[in-house]
Amino acid sequence: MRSAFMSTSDPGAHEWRSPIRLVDEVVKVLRERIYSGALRPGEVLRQEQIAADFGISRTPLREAFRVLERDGLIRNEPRRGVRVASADLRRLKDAYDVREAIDGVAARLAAGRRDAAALDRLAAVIEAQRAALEPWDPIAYTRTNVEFHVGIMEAAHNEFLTPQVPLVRMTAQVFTPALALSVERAVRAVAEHEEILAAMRAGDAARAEELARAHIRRTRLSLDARISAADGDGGAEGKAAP
Amino acid sequence: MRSAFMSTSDPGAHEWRSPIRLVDEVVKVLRERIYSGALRPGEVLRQEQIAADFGISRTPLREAFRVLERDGLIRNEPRRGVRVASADLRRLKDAYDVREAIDGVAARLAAGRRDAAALDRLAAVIEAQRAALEPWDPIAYTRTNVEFHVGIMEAAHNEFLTPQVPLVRMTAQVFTPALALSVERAVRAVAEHEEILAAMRAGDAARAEELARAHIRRTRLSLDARISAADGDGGAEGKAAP
DNA sequence: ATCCTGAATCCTGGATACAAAAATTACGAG
DNA sequence: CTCGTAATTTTTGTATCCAGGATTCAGGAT
Repeated sequence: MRSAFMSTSDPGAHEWRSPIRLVDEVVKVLRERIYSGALRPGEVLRQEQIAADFGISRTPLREAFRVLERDGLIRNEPRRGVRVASADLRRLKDAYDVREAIDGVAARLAAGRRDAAALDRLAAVIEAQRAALEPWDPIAYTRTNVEFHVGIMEAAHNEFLTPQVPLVRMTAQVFTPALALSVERAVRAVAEHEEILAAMRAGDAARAEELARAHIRRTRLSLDARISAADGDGGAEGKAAP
Repeated sequence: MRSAFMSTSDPGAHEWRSPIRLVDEVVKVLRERIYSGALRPGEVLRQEQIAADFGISRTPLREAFRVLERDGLIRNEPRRGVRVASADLRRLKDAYDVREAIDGVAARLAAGRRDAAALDRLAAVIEAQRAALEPWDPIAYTRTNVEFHVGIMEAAHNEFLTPQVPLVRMTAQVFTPALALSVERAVRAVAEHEEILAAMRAGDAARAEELARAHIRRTRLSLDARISAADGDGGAEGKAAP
């Protein structure tokens, strides 16, 4: 990291450029900030301010905005600027509908690939996840949950699947923690994860796909229940988990 | 200087007020040029030259490049520039694997929505497609085929599905015409389209999904057959249809 | 003729300054 | 308090400029 980049102020530091593109770095950092809730849904992102924070010019930042825009992580209102995408009920349902398909095909392909190393890593993730259940640790659970689902997509080794990771992370890291995260559901979810992994290990592609789809479907149902339970409080204004 | 965008030179037209962002226009035009084959796979896109062609500066063009890059339509080689993505065998299989899931969920959701107007439009598309069969017109067939599949995605009314349109158009408009387009397959495909539409009309979501998936699967099989038949001629170098 | 090497040139990635247009805010009159 | 206008921001796009990696090409050396 040649330029100061992460530090909020580094005046006069004209070091030489990094070997990689700034766009990619900026996209990465902004994505994480959105996932983590550091940038909250609806928050306005001002070019000058963010560029100054990162110690870069507006040129690569604006390119980063276009990428995030296409990710669906930010929304651009023409001539008014960019703000972090917020999640209403409709958006939430839409996201889970697509995720059911995405996670399904990922599991199917991963089962077909039989990438032993990747599957071993998934087993380790489940182990860590189980540990997050006993003294209930929602933060650790959410982190490992994301790792599991992203891990499946990586195990699928499909270059048209990786661009979907932002969708998966948005739902698994922002939507789900805020709305559908209960110990009961988590316990059930880990069991489902194990079934999915078992199917992938066995190379049973069809079963892996159906289990993965059912898993997302059940997460969504749990979310639906939460929403109707908390009915009237303004609905699903996407707030990140603390 | 709000130049007239599409014309390669239009001096004196300095009263052009663009209500929308140039990025979006540029992305749209470049996408079409890639789909149509006007920009051929592997072709290098030079910033200065394209900006000059469009009569715009490099700034919005570079933003457009980032969007197309995330679409998977162009590839960026650091410090070397961008070139139109070309399709090898691996990429092709990957694309169809994901499309099976995408088209499946689109059909399922469209069946659930029961958007009569959209379904009527699909019926009209099938009609036009049937007309393209009798005196066999590959160009018209490909066009209507794209319209059908994109139409289903629009009928699904899911905002996480629309970003997948570039993938669908890439396969349906570039890969398939070049590799899997035969009259026999087209006749069969139109029949399958009708079955899918019927299932959506009946609101049978599960059946619509399965039919749509089977349809993509069969298209892919036809493609596999073509590839192995033409084995040794260099494989699947993505050439657009004439 | 072919291969290697170093210089000239091209091009990307990034920074900066500037202008136009729209949106937001401030402010003052009624 | 409300309305309308002016001042200020902010986005969007243009025009330049620069550093340094990538390409090309000329001129030997083999």
